Amino acid sequence: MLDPKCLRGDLLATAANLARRGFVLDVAYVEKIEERRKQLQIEADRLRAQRNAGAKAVGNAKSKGEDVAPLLAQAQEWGAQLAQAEGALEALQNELTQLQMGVPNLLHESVPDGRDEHSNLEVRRWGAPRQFEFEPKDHVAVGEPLGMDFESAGKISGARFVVMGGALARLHRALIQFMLDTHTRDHGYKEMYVPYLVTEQTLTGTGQLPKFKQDLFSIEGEHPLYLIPTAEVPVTNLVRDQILAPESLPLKFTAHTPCFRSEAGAHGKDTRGMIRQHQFEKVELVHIVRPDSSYAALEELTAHAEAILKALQLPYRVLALCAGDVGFGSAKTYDLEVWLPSQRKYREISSCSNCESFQARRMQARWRNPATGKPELVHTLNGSGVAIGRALVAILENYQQADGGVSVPEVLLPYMGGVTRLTAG
RNA sequence: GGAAGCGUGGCCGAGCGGUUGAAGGCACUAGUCUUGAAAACUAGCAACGGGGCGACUCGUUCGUGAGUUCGAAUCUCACCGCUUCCA
Repeated sequence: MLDPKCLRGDLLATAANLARRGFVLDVAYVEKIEERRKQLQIEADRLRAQRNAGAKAVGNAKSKGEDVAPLLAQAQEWGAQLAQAEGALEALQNELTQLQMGVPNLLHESVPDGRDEHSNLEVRRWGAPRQFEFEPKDHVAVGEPLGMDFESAGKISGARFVVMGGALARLHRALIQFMLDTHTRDHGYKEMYVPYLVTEQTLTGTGQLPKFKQDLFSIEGEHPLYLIPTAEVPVTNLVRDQILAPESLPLKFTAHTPCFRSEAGAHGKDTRGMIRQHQFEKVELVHIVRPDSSYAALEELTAHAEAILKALQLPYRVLALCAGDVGFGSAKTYDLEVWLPSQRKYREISSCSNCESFQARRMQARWRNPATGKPELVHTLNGSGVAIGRALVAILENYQQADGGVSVPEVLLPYMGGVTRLTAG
């Protein structure tokens, strides 16, 4: 959610920034509704002050033993007027809130122009794609003989799920362990275990609701709950409705969770294999920081995700997303893309975003600024550190051997119980 | 599954229909004292929204929502959370 002041004072500047994303802000409509809001609010406040004064007068008269009947009649009348004004204000406020909840974050000035992913800016590359002396297979062809089973998954749950067995399942788990250990041991993160089912309010705090309901799985019940699409949601909401002490910042959390996405609107995209699943694992990184250090934190967080790919010896590149490709709640995003030999392309494996105060405002997550003594909104950042399923895909493809086996990356060996190589059978 | 109790400011905790935004304490900030610090004493100290260039001013907020009332932290109902007891 934007600062409401952005929808008042410099409305044109706000609209111009949003236009870079391709978001059209109806300036005339906002001006009209804001003008009316102001009128109604002033009127309601005036009537309420009048009502309060009337009620107080009744109390005074009563304590003196005077006749209160005429005062009561007047107070009743004022109360009725107030109720009407409040009703009108509330209706308008709801309309305004609905509008505000649908407006994306303002972009940071360093975000490159562009309408879609074709305009993303490559910032750097690491590692050289391996030269194969044979035609590299894709991760499905490599994985299926090793225990990657889409047929069973289809029987149990339908499309976009996977079953894995044996050493392959272990490798998948090893990735989780390795990433959590690296981030907690080397990068100063606190490991968190969090719920996978969350409330509507929680998802509203991080910006998935109300606008992106179609991307979420929900469960029926007395109170509806949603399956998390990313650990960003429960972890970031840890600081909701909090006023944090300045010395407690920055907070750096990491969590491993499964993620659930309906992938509505992705029909026909990445239908083969594990690239795009309804359920996948991810190790997430979240920073809660002072506003003046959030861009330094974005670089730091991105470097932490990169460290995982470096340790796994997976070639990757870093992109600064262009204006049209930056997500709803983010002011600036770096994507990490890992090399997939079968596609001869880099594919997204991590997305690191600075949401500035966008989520903090929805969550009322604040810190007490010692300079002012006042509570101020924190900045929140999140990034995958990294996606487990896609890391597994990248390993199968990049570490495959001519005989169909896959060697285990060195840093994962401590987690593999003596398995150094995955082989069929 | 049944019964009782509790949710108040950054934290603890009083208040249980009328000038209470809310006693007291802790924490915090400033001052006095001190070479300095601590202690003691004195003072200040909630958040959010609106209006005004501004001094300032109006309003909202005592788990959440609805209701009763001229007026609700205080009464009623529902919901959420926590605690205790019984099966």
